[in-house]
Amino acid sequence: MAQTDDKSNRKRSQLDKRVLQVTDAVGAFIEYWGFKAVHGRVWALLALRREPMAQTEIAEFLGVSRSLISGSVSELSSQGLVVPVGDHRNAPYSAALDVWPVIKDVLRGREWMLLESTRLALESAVEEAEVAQSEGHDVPWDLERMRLLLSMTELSQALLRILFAIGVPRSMEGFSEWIRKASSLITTFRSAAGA
Amino acid sequence: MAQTDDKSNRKRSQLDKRVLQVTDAVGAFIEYWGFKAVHGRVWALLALRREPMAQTEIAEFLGVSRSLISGSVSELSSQGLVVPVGDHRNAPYSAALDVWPVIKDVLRGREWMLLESTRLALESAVEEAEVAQSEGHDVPWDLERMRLLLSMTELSQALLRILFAIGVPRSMEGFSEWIRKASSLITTFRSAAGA
DNA sequence: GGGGTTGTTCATGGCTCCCTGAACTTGTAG
DNA sequence: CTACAAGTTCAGGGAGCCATGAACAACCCC
Repeated sequence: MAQTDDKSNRKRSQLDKRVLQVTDAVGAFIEYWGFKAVHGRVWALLALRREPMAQTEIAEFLGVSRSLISGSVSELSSQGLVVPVGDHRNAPYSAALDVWPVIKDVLRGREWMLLESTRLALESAVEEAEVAQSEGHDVPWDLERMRLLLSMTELSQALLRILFAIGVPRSMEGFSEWIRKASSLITTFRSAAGA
Repeated sequence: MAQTDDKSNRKRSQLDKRVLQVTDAVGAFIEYWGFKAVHGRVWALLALRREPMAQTEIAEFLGVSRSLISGSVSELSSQGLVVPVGDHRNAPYSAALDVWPVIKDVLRGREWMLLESTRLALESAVEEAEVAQSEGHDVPWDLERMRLLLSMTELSQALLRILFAIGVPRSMEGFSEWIRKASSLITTFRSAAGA
């Protein structure tokens, strides 16, 4: 019995290591998108779990302090990426798998703002440069290039707007069909655009 | 004459301020994509200039040290985002406006690797979990969700692969047509996918 | 109601990274 | 050839951020 328990434990810890590799990979991925790595690790861990987990459990599994998990979970919870299961105070948490709305919000919130501020600055600069040039000043700026950058910014905003309008399948069943259609349409697009 | 010179100078510095706002905006945008802000500022400045600029000139305009510009320019140059004009040693630099190849390289280099490591980790974890479960162990992991995440990773890789295949117009003339076609195709796609 | 557990808050330490200024090398003009 | 300007390199200062653990509050079970 001791042997099988031992074997079972070893097997479990082996599995745990694999899962930890997953959480780390997701964490690294998420970190590159401007979030904190621990957010990705917590989310991935909860996403793979059959049952919701308490904060202490999460902290022990990931090998970090409870205080770190506390902050991370509250932030993730406010974004709707994890949800408490049960209505009592110390309810364990489970992951929300529908991440597309959150991604959309993030893109809308920060990418859009960055593009918009660029666009506004470019617009002002173009106007100012046009005035200066019409007054006969020798401006060292290339008006054509300024307008090119402005167009590129507007193009990016247009693409972002389109992206916001795109829906993704809620369940897994639609994914392969979704990607198949996307592929064929992109192919069509490529030949149509002549790129 | 002193008056007109004064007026001219004020007008120029006003224009310079506008341009600085543009470079800062581009810098902030670029920074959010994991690059250094100063890279975006240098590139934007050179992109708007009619004539190529020497490093000292760039540093003075942006209000930073020459040493910072030296490193930034050499990195940008190695990526082909700025190019020296002339073959002598201290040649001034101009910006390359065709940034899409660089973006593609970046996405290929890092986003792909992050996705691939996630995929591999998930694959291993799924296999391990399947073995453990088939041996009758009570694994706390949800195999279905693991496979879901695996599919999501593969979907992302597929989309990324498609993105690599997309070309963008080299000149400005094609942009509006390009975005028009993209819009209509996405619309088609939305109704086809039933999102 | 008290011990133990879980979750939260906050000041601290440590780490990373960016920018700078000084020293140095290279190039150029008189 | 010499003096100056442009570019490069590098150690160090400084800012920002992340994770920790200790202290505190809330809760549960006996």
